[in-house]
Amino acid sequence: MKKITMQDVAEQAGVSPKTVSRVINNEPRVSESTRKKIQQIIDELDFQPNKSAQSLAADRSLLIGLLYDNPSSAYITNLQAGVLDTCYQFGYGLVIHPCQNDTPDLLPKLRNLLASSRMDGLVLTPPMTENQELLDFLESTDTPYVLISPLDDARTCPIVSLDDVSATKQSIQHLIDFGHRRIGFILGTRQRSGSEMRFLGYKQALEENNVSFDESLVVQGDFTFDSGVVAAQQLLRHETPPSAIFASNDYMAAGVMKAAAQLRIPIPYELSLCGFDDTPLAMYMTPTLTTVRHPVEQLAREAGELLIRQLKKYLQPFKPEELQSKLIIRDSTGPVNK
Amino acid sequence: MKKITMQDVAEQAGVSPKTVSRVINNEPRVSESTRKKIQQIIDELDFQPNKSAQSLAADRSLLIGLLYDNPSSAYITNLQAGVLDTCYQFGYGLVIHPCQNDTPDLLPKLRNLLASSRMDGLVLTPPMTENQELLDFLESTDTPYVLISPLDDARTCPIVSLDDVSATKQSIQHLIDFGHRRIGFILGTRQRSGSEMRFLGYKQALEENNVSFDESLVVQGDFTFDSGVVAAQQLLRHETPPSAIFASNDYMAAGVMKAAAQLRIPIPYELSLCGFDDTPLAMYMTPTLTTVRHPVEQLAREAGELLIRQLKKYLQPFKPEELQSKLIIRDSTGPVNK
DNA sequence: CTGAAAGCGCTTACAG
DNA sequence: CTGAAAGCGCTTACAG
Repeated sequence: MKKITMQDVAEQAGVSPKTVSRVINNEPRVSESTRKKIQQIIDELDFQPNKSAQSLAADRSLLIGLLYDNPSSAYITNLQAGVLDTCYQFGYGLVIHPCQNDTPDLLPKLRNLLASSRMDGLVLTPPMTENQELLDFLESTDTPYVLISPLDDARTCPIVSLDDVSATKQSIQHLIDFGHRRIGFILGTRQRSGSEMRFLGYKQALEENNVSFDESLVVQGDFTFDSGVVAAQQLLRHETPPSAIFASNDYMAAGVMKAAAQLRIPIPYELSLCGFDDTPLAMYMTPTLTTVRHPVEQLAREAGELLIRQLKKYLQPFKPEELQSKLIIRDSTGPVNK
Repeated sequence: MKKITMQDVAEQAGVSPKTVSRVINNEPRVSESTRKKIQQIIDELDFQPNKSAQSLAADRSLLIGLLYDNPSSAYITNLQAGVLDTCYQFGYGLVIHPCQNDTPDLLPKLRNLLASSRMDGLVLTPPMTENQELLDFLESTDTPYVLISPLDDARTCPIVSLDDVSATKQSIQHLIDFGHRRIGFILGTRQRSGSEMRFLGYKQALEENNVSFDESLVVQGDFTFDSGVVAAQQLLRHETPPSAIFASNDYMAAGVMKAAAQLRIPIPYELSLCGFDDTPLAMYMTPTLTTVRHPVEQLAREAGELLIRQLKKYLQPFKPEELQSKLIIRDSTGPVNK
């Protein structure tokens, strides 16, 4: 099975290779009739342009990179699925790069990766989105990038993010509707847009419902299970303990469950609990966890699209999707126990 | 910052590009002195060969593919980490390909991917390892592949797998040591090497301890949470219910926890429970789950190495690692309650 | 052990 | 709207 080249297509179509190239790259200035004819032959022959040759000639790798440093593998696989989807669509390849944001060799390693893979652009996820040194480096090398859920938008680069504020407000409203007035809040790692937005949503929901904000019901966590346990212990030993707890992610919510079990506080009867992220965990815990599901895959798809649009020349117009987080009500929340 | 090419290195070294190429590809027939000199200049200039040019000229993509169809994202990210590790080491790129083994368009999609990415080889995971049509296709296109944990080794291709038999025996022994004699067993999906090996380990452990095998204590599951719930309900309503249950993975073990909670059977006091895989879940459940941790990352690293060794010509000798599964004892197992 | 020549399959920059 | 020529940065196949 001999490989089919652009040359073959050109010969069959009776045109020059350059014209075939124009069709493949969706360039303008080709007559509709020749475009059709060439496209038909491409389809017939099932011709696939050789990526290596394209890359070499055009000095573009046709590769984009995805950087992440995240303990949640469910989040990562969703992210990958979304970006991959866009990559397939536009004929790009994906280079995944798990890394650790806080190690000194992040930059050298990335420099290396960039030098060898020559990625045309990068998708960055928190906390790399806040790594100024990294961003400066990318800008110094003219590597386009897009940020997913960055803390602020000081950089003039494309950004995609989710509205955690209103998603959290929905959760808190759900609790308030059940009669809860003392609602504990476990913060995630500060300086992460998710943490800040979730906290804001909490405060706004309280305010809109004329529930007074009590600072002693807010405890710092760091998105880990263990921090959830500790935070919950603190909240549940409060002299006037909350009747409900909102944990800023599912792992911390799982920690709350553990702490509640240790203190023999049954969920949801004596304590309602909300998580965030809808990790697989949420379904598998007993009781199942009320949480918020994020459209991570679509978010990643959009991030990929935003990036690739910067890289390609001739493209169709863009149709952004509606990204909506969703409150998933399960067994861990219920009416307040007066 | 102008890009450094092989030509630059050759000029500085006073040799031909071909000789530089020899050094880069670790080819024999280069004098030690010139090799050293060239290597030094490569390091000084921080020269990285252009992958696209290498691929185009040598007609190899320097890419390997990883195919998986697995609900456990923790497993997937471990897999990726391992294969990536090998890829970095040998200068290969990784193309990840999540797919669904049971859809009819798996093959067309793969054919497409193979045509466009031109991967030099593939790493396959269950259940694709049993997809004869897929394997036949790969062989017909002369695409080298390696299988991770296949059911049988009928194909003459490299294989890596783990010893689930003895890992399971350890778990069951652990239960027996606690005094359990009636031990329920929840099977995973049949025709998966993991399921079969775990069941074998169970039977062997019973036999070695002179515990009689009771078929009514073996229930079919399919590795999902829900199947775990159903299986546990069946086991726990047995007229002489087991005092311990071994679930063939953590998800099903989580299902057992749910069923036990519904029936108000406290774990581990009235029921001991063992899972398998050590997913994050195991740590986050209440009580925490006794389970078996697999060295998935090393396994994947080795699979990658086995594959790349088929592809490259000039390599150092191989040093296989010791792959050992480990019983992790947590809170879900305890002495039998007489 | 080393090198000169040709070529991989595309795209660029230009010309018409 | 279309094409001829040159070149991207390597490796192959050969020669010495």
